[in-house]
Amino acid sequence: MPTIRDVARLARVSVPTVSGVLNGTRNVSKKTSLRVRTAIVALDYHPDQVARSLRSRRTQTIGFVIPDVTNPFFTDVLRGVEDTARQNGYSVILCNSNEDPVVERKRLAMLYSRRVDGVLIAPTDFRSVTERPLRRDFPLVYIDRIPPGFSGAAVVTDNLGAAYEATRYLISLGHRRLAIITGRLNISSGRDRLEGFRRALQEANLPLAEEHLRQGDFGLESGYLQTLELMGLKNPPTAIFSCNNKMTLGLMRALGELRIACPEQVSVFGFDDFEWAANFSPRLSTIAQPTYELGRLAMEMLIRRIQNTRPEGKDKDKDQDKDDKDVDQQQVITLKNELKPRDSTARFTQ
Amino acid sequence: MPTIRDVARLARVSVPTVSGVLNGTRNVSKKTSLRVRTAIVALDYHPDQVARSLRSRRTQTIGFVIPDVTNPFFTDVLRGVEDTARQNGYSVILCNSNEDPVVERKRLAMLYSRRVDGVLIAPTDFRSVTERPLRRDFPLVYIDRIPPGFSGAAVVTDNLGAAYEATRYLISLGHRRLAIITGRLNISSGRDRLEGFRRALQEANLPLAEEHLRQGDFGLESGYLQTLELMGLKNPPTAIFSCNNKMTLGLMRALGELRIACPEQVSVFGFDDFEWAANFSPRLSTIAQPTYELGRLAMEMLIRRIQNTRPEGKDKDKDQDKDDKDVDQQQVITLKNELKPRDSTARFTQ
DNA sequence: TTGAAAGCGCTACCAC
DNA sequence: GTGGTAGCGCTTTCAA
Repeated sequence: MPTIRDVARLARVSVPTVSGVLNGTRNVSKKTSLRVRTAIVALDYHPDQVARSLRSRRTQTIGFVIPDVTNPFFTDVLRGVEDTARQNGYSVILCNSNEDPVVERKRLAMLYSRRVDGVLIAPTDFRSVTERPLRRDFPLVYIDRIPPGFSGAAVVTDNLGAAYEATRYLISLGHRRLAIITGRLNISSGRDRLEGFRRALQEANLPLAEEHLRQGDFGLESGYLQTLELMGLKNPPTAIFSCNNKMTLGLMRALGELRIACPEQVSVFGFDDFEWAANFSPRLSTIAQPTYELGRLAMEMLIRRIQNTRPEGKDKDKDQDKDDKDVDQQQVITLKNELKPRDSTARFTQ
Repeated sequence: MPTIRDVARLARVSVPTVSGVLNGTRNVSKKTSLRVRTAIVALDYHPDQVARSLRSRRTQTIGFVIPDVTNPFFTDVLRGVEDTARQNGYSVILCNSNEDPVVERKRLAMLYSRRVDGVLIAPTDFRSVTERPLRRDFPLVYIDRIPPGFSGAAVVTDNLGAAYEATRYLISLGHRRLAIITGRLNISSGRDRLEGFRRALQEANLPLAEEHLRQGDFGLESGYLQTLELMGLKNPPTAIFSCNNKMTLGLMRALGELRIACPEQVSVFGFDDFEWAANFSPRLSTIAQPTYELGRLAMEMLIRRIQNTRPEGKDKDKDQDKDDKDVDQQQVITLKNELKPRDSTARFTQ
């Protein structure tokens, strides 16, 4: 495995000169530059990123912590993150927290040990992230979910608004008995979606029966079980709003097993869109989040924050970074969602 | 950011002693050890993996190169890879090749520069991988797909056998006019699935009409377009075998648009199982690959290969590693697939 | 049981 | 323009 010294030797120049050629960080004569390049090719030399990172205090690596790799929402976001990272010379270390705060904390500690330049996170729990040492140690951008009373960098979508619109849509179809299967209520996306639903009901002067408010956890199983209970009620709802893709899947399975026709007997509106939602029957009515954009914007914001944080030199006064002109510091970007009413919702006729 | 020296200073010991305590690689008296541990906690010290990697020639990182992060097949595999990697102290850098050989080569070069300990790859192209310098530079385990005439480390599934069985199943239902939408035929999975289909037909003395052999590329669009053509034929097939999940999705979309009922008018058997396949109507008949296992076994094989490759010291005779007792060196593990006949296939009645 | 010193491959800061 | 030298944070001899 050739090193920079081998290249220097072969090109009969000094090591710093080779480094200069590699990084374009030094004035080098045409002739020398050519000799160096030739040597690089001849030896098939590839600079050691590890050594480079140690020296420069930059790993060109970011961590991306998500609760579930198998959820298409997150993999779509991941694609946006990965593409944008690559384009800017960053690699992505993927961490699956499995919706477990303990695992999440471990992953963050590991990312810290690896000296990643920054972290993108869809958190499961806010203690993981507000506690030391994680808060100070690298630029962090929240994605998809934010802590209550949050002020910091984040990219999310308008969960409340989209849930509100979808619910209004159901109401406009004539539905009066609406049920919701919520997500986890300890994170913003779960809470906001419930809140949007509530508001639309309130505005229409519709009651939300206790029994029609079912708490799920974003997992398939919870959607399945809650639907079973919901449809077993004496007064089953005529429309169900499901707060994420996996739960919608469980919901549809339950409906299938109960032989309840959708949308004839019950309408379904689900948060999250995905390839199959539009290609199977019934074609699902969904809220499409701009997943790729979410990933792209979050990554761009993270890169900006990384660039505004000089790699820790000899630390002088602590917190000297406070006055960074980093506009992103306190920025929360909220993206619009798109309603995709399709065939799983129908007009309610008594 | 505290370093090992800060810890040493605070604990009033030498740097190597701290290192010894951290790695359990040195006999240290109880008392000193305790002092060191206390200092570590007090300073909230986290060893710098970058420096450690530079010194030890191990990054505890592997690269995972896949053609499509949004394909649930690969993300399910990814979960197996990630879990197993973590359990063994490895991190995963994810690389999306987008089925593009050029991108793939770039990613491999980058992984090399980052000095990953090894690579797992579902290749799009075999030149990427057989050419220098990639072949020699890190342990490589193929996953899901192997080059023609391959001898090396790989974990794949029995594509040929599963396609054969699925086709026989369709035949047993009375179908005589079967069509196939193949995957990319320059990789083993695509080829083997076609071959299995062919064999079953041959054995049953059924012809494969030229027009019923449609070449797809594993993408949704190709499944969609080929189905459109297929069902527009004068003699449309009564059963279609689709060679992966995305194409099956396109297939179902085409059927929906053409208002062709499945399974009443045409039976569909698809390669790859996924959550939604069993939860929507029609519940899809699929071939379920052991995705998690695939990832787990491949990662385990890679770890074994990494451990049998001493980190390049001063290279003496080249190829001295040849005599490694690495049984995996030439090993190809083939996992069984499972047929899941469901509701998208029905008996053919004239 | 412990410490001093060397060095992994690179970049940055000097001189010239 | 170019080269010498120091040093990033750690592990690994080698002595004591």
